[in-house]
Amino acid sequence: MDAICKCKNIDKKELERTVAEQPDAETIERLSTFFSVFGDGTRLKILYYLSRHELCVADLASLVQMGQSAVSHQLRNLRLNRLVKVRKEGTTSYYSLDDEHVQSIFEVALEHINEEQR
Amino acid sequence: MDAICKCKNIDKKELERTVAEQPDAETIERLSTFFSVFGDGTRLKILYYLSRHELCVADLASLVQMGQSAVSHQLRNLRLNRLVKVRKEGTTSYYSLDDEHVQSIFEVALEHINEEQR
DNA sequence: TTATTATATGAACAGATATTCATATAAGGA
DNA sequence: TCCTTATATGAATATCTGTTCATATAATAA
Repeated sequence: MDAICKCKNIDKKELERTVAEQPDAETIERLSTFFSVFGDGTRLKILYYLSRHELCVADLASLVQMGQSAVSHQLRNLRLNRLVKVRKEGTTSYYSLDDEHVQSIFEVALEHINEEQR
Repeated sequence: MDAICKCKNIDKKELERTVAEQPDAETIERLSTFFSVFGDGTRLKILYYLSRHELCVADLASLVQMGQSAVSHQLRNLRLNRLVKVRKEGTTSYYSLDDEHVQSIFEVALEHINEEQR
């Protein structure tokens, strides 16, 4: 890379280190996918409820006030992204959180938006 | 609310408390918007570079390998969401992070995706 | 078996989003 | 003044995403 840094007020050595240490493409891809999962109100609500109780699909649908199909699709999304897990009992599926980081993520984000009104 | 909890294996009192304490619509809205900002590779890269240096638009464009216009649009997005701030000097705009939480957010998310390959 | 209940999923559709292109603005130099 | 450079932004476009609808699956009850 050569076209870097036309604005010369930063240390070239340091910038090179920054480029060398940049997260690789796969990491960026996974990070953006991960955050996208939290970037939807319906999924956030689902995650909130699941952070409190293990719940079946019908109850989640009633809690977030969405159709069963919509919730089912979103649970699939959350499952594929390893944020929730299922336990089947007869015909009903019980979902719960599958990640210890969800809580931390919520907390930092809440901190951020609460400090926003300065 | 009444249609709640057809699956009766959870404590009704506790569920009512969960509903009572649920984040309000505005909080959900702000949270999902906040996370959406992180849900894009280009913006993640920009945030990474800005976490290391204050940089002008042209340099950012060269670093993330995108057109000036695309980067400018994304910086606008980040600015409106209060994650970056600008400092103007003549015709050039220097951008830097405007949020102490960005680093924490990155860290928790990286922890998550790194533990993913079990 | 037939009916019912709980959930999952493909297809269609609408709305959102990222990038590009063209152009505008605005500062500084010739 | 005119030209160049750095950035910003509106419009157009292509892609992605969330919800709905219809239907499939699978367990259980009658």
